Amino acid sequence: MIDDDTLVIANPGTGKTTNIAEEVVELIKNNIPPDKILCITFTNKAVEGLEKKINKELNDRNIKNVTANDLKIRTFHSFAYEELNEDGTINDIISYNLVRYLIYKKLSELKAFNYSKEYVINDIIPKLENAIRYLKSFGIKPDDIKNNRDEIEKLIIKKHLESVRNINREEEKYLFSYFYEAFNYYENNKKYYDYNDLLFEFIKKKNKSKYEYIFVDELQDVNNIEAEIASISGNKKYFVGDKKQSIFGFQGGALSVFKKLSDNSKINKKYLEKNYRSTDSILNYSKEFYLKYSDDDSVNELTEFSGIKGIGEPVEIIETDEPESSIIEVINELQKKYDGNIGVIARTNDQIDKISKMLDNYNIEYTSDSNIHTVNQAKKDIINFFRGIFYNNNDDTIKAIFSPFSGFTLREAFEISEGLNEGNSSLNFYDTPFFSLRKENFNKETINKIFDENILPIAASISREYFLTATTIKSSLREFFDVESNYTGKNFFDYLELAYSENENESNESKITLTTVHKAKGREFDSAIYLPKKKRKTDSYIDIITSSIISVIKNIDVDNELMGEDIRVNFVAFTRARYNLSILLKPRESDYYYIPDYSIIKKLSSVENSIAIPDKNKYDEAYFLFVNGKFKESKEILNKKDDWLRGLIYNFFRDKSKLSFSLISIDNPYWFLKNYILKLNEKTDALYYGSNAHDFAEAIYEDSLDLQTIPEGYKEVITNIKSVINEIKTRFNMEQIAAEVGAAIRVNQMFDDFKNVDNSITFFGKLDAVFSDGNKYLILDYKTDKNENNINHHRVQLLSYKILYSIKNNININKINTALGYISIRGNINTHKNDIGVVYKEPDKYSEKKIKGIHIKISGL
DNA sequence: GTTGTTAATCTTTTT
DNA sequence: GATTAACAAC
Repeated sequence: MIDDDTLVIANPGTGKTTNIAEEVVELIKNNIPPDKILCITFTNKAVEGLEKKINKELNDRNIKNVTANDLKIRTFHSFAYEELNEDGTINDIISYNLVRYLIYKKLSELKAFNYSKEYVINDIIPKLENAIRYLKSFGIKPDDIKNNRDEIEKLIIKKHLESVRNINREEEKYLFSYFYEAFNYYENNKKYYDYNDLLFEFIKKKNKSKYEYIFVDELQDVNNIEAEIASISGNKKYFVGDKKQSIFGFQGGALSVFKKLSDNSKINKKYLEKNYRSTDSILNYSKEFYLKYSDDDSVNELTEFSGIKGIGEPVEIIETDEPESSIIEVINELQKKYDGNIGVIARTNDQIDKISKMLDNYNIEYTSDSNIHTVNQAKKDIINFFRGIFYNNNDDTIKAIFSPFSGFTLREAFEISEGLNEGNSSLNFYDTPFFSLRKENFNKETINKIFDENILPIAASISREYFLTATTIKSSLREFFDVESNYTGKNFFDYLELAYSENENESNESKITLTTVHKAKGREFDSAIYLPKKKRKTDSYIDIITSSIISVIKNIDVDNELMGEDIRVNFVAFTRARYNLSILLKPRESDYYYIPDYSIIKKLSSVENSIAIPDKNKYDEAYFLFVNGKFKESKEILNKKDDWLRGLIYNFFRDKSKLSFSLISIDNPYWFLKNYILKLNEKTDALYYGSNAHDFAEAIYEDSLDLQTIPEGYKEVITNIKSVINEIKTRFNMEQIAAEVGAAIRVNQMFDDFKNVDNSITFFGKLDAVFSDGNKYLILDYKTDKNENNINHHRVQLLSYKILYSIKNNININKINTALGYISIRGNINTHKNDIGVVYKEPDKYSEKKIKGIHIKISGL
């Protein structure tokens, strides 16, 4: 029985849960009342697991009057929540959808970013949300940042100079202040507690229950606040953990708590070394790998890291150029030899996504721990559908009728969209159910009704995940309407765009499981196939802000604490395997993973290797286009590679003999199909901004610019255009002789090697401005890029214009120079600047190589 | 050391 | 489209 505080240092597969269960039952056997015992883990799944183990142990030891139900077995959060709920301190917890929404709302109000809205929503906001969550896990509040502002800023700039290249110092400073604003706004405007508040509120609470015994599992993931909760909630403490398995550092679960306890000599240490899970080959491999790369020199528990299953087969390092697509072959080989279950363990959800498509394609049954793809698809469909109902314009209508909820078949949808694109107003589909929804008013009730009557029934017919996503989105909207009592359409769609909902997984296990390392924790498989992925450096411009804040306020070096995490991630992945471990990687990575004596390197031959991943985008498109309620029929169409769609593509190219630079620079077929053939292209703000600016430039030349009619936000661009023009005039002593000149030449004239290109194909270009002094010429192309990063790409375009102008006007090409006129350099982060830049670099050999490459593609078409 | 260029790649997630 | 590693060039 436990007498002292104990720390159990346990290797993977050594029966941590069983150990806790045994100790708990031992207490009960010694007549400790069950309600004096508290067990804490991290996930609900782990709670369930521990309950099962304890019940089994009670049963084995013939204890009849107690079940796991009589004990307090909780997650940190559910424990805190129950205690706070009891005295009414708390009743609702904020969802992270709302967190993201509030951050986004503030930042868009501040116009903090010059990025596209899509990028802000998908990449920036989630990172900022993580950053806030991370800071809060250290107990940091906006005021702490405010009070240490100067010192933090100094540190940020220091770190910025060391590692950040994509934004400048000024932008970094602005970002820091935007970040503070967003954090502060979030804290002041959320109506509920978030998960971090929950833990801090618990600490503040006066009459806490105190248990005689407390058990804490996965100690290596416990952060400071959780450690404090454990310490005030129990007298005798029993901690179990393994620092080699600490892979949740990004949540604040740094190793410091574990280290502090293991250094504390007053705490009794126990070691669980004997592994019941894996063969010795796998164990030795994992051990040697860890010792080789980790700079952790106090891993005594690894000295006796042996198992009971015998030596087994060596770990297979399988080299292949396409790990995700080679998975089929590896699975086939494994299944020929062994009967057990297989865990495919990846590093990212994206890898899982690819693999699942691969398995789908080969009709191999599996369960997946990630359904991000379906979730995103469903979300997109729902947004498109609502936009089409509430925004009465062609672009939104077209996207909506292609969504599965509109009830139109693909063919119908295409015909309607063609009609709309041609501006045909006498169309006969306006009395269909979809269009009748437009009569409804935009409000909470209508939205719920549309969910119930139009979206959910069809979602249910598509798939379980799809349906679950739709219901999750519907219920998460409740919170939105609650907080935004004066909601608008824009608010509503912003919220939807930011919504994220991963669903609970199906519990039925098939023989093959797809999972990420993080989700695989605590699980085991007879055979594991691991697909590692190198971690990218994390000192991005957002990370240096969080690490500087923590460093100044808490004096903790986070970078240091997170060091070696990727070694631990690998270690966790390896130790999931019972009998076979295969590591599937690109040849250049195999040196890193090869451990002599315990592993062998295998190469997949290129022939067997050549199975292609079903084109992700093609699949997306098929899904997007064909799933509209008539699922079966749609699927058949897809399999047959529908003739009319083919015909459409054929006709597009047959008619398209006039090519423009932007048209031929496309190298993504899906994008091409969507935007150019089906004309479902998104018109982004940046596109409008750029084309308006070009119109103004033309008007300036023609002296027809009406300053009265210039929309908000274009004043600076116009000044900038004039400055660019002036710079060129003075520098070269030239006058502008043309603006927006459109011209076409036959592609076969462009280069000598193009003589054999079909002579009906022409290249069409529109030159923004041409200057001349009567002898020499200068072609200027205006750019509204936010920075000058894309010079080389633009130089390719300028070369094509140069050739075009030379041929068209019969001017020696050596007399023509080119320039890029950047008329709106604003950077990625809004610093309220809008600068100009003129680049006089002529196209070079690289430009020529590129442009020829593009044209070779065309002749292929 | 800084800046430029080009190709490769695009975290992890619980409550 | 954005970012970064890795190498090249000043």
